[in-house]
Amino acid sequence: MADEEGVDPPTEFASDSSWALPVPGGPDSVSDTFNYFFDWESAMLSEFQGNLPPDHTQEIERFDQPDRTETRPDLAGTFSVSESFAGAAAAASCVSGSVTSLNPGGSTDVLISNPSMSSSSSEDPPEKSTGSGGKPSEIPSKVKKKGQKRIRQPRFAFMTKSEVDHLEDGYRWRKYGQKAVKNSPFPRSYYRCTNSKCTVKKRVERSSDDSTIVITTYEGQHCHHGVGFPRGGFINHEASFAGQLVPSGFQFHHPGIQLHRQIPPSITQSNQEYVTDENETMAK
DNA sequence: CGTTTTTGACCAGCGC
DNA sequence: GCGCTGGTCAAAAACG
Repeated sequence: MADEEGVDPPTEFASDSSWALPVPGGPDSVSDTFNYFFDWESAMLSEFQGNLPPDHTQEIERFDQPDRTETRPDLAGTFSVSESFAGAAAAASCVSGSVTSLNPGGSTDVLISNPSMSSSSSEDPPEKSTGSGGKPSEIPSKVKKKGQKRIRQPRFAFMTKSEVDHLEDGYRWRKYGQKAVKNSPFPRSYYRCTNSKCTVKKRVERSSDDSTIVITTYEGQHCHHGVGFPRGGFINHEASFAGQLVPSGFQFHHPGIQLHRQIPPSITQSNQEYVTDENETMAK
């Protein structure tokens, strides 16, 4: 990938043709008004559009391509300031099953973008093959056979304005790698859920444009519930929201955050297959 | 002593 | 085909 990653979009995303993140400082860059962005794939956008009430005011942008960013006020959703993160969280959860919390007490902006949730649609459990292969996607060993394509799980990325890199999200993560990112002075950290049966991963990096912005990317679905938070907890709306979107025991706890809007069910469809016994987990 | 982080190396994918 | 970059592994170090 080399050059194609422009200066603006996080390299990581540029590498994935299907998605990219909003650029801080862009059209409606992070401000004290808590903007957030959804980046769906076309199909998703359509559905989304069809499901959103008209009274939404926030902007939603898609960043399929760095130079193709377009504002879609028509797709905007109504998350108020305090909800923004929850929205991001819940949205994130719907795809990947987890979300990152913000720096406590500090002001935080959240920008979310949805990567490949639909294209890989169905990435069911990790063992799906790419088609020709046949090997589990999550082969932990580096002995991946040649020609075996890495299977991407649904991913969800969002940006938070925070001074803290690793934000609390109710799950325990183990860092398994760190890499310098091209065009960015900040390294990217790779985390994996400590639950041995859970294949969820997350990447954390800072925006090269705005060091105060942390870009968090989740990949995969938790197959368990989080460790819980010492304080705070679900707010009904969040719970229902997350519960609806997150088939896999996602939990989001963030004091003071409320969620008023739900992401259209259509968005969760691609994940329905995940809905199994984990529902009961959510019920807890 | 068990768990997590650090870090260099390796491998795969992609663009040129 | 080559080179670059991202992603992951795994041994060693650090930490609690």
